[in-house]
Amino acid sequence: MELTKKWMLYEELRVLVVDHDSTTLKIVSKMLGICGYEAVTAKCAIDALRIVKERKNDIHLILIDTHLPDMGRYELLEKIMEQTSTLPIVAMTTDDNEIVKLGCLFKGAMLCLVKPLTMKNIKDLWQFLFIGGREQSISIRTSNRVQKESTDENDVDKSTDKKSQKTKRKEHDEEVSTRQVEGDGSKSTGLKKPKLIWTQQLHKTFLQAIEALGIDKAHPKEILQHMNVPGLRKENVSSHLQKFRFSLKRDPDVKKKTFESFETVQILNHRTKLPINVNVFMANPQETQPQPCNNLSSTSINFNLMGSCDVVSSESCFSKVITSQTCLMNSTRRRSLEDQERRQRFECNRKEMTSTMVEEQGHCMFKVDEELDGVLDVHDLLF
DNA sequence: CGCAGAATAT
DNA sequence: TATATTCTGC
Repeated sequence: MELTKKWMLYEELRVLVVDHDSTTLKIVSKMLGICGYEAVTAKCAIDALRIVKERKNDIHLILIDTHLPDMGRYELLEKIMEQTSTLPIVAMTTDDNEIVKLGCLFKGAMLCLVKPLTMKNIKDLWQFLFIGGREQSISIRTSNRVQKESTDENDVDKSTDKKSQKTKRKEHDEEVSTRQVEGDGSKSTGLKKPKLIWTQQLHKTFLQAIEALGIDKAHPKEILQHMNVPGLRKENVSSHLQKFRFSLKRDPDVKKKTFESFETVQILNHRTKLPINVNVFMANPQETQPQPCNNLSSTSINFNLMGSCDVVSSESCFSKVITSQTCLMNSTRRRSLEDQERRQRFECNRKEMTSTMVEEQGHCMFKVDEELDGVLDVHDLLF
């Protein structure tokens, strides 16, 4: 009965869609319309904020893209949360990256959807409205923010000015009082922390942190700082570090696989005649799925030997690096003949080392049969 | 007190 | 087994 009532209340749903890309806006609006929702659109974060401010009681759900030109990744999310903590927010992101999704969740989004959105996604959106109106879910959201608070000290977030510090503190007070008012006694006071899953992506970030800090200097606090993952707590890192160290002890080869092959190689670009330094390191051999990684520059490319893939943002000239044989085979199998023909080969000085580069949609893939060493002689690289 | 790391619990 | 939590000593 309750449910029906709620649903009736929201029979005319108004959704604010924020995305810089007008095509996305158009498509999403249309889909919303088909589902019987009303769409309000904003092309940038500033507009979105204004609309939220003016019509916050008139809008029932906000759908925002994580990449807006006029604000940082989580900035709009944070600002909206400051204005209204009851309006449900659903984030949209282009890359299927767990860390980004987690980030959105910790910044207050109820869900992070991967674009392009499907009708199924849209159709189900009303549920968030309903969930958003419930106290329980509000407390879940605030509890997330408590976690964020505790780990954010090291956050290199640009929005850590004094003003937002103040706001954060205020929010924190509100949370405390909310909990007291709730007075749900023993059970709800213990905000259950969800068990953290160390995904390959997260583990890779962890390894990179250790690599950067040096294995002896890698202590939980520094690792956490270096990883810079929203919501990740020191205890998580400590626990994982302990396990990791045990595994090194049990099997010293892990260390070899993980670190020892790290080295810098130079790739020569024939067109520009300029060498490019490439950092080569081993990663978890089990990694076979492409893993997003968007902090690579054109002059320092992380190469994973033996297993994983790096997907570099499209702004970077190099988009994707795949080095594991399995990986390449997997992706090759899916590739059409035409694509096969677009393959370009290059060889390095070392005879035993032949690498293959595959281009697709601005992505480059590499397969490396042996460990890299020396100077690679690249003929037709596009960077 | 805060921290790292070991030990133990879930 | 993987991760969390508690314990211990610095």
